[in-house]
Amino acid sequence: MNEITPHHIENVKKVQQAIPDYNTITDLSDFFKILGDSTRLQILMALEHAELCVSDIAYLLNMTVSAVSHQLKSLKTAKLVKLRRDGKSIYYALDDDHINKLLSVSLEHIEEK
Amino acid sequence: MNEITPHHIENVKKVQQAIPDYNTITDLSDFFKILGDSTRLQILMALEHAELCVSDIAYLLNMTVSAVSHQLKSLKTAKLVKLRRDGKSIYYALDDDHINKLLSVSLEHIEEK
DNA sequence: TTGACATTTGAATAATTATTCAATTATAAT
DNA sequence: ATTATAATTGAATAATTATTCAAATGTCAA
Repeated sequence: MNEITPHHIENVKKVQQAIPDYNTITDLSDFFKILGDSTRLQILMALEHAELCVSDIAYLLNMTVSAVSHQLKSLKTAKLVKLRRDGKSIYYALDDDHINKLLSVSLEHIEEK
Repeated sequence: MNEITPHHIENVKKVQQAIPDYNTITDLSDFFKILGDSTRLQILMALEHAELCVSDIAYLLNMTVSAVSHQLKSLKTAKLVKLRRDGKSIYYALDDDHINKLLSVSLEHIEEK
């Protein structure tokens, strides 16, 4: 790492105390990382409209059941989806209310550009 | 790809026509991908509070100027930051108003968990 | 209890991407 | 013109991650 000298100490100090701590930013970027994949985002948007089993999602996205299952696991770990088993099938649904709001705010952002 | 048969055709059809088209979802996931990196997110949050030059950001994040510059380029391409040159320095600022709103909605999401 | 079905799992591969390093461009001062 | 400073660039490396493939788990029906 080359030695770095800031040119506007006042601004740096001001910003340093204004931004969230590193752990918060990390949590937030981890959250965006989850949304930053088209497969996972498609799954989330699908689940906004109906509870679906894994085979339905795989069919919808034209992907293997395995690939979908792996992504569902990420979404589960991130607490964005929940599941229930009924017989042989496992049904997934959104596990979060504000995710809807976030997705619509974000869509607006994209569309306004 | 193993042959996949959906189990709830009605749900699949309902969802198919309800979700945004693939290009829209791709644009949105590209957008989240940009936010899904702690370095870039730190830069954006810093720029919410002050215009900063590259050296300031590098100092703030304790990173090389080069690494920061590369990330600034991504943010520029994504139209999230703008820049102006003044003398030898280049100053970066947010190039988007709703990004603030999005970041605060998202922070709420994280904090409410 | 055997077989079929639905899904998960883990390891391997393929693809993507953040950071480093060295070289280059742009600006200003001497 | 030369030197110093500020930042960008491109190629290489390192690290992360999505998907595939084969095998395993759990459930139900015959």
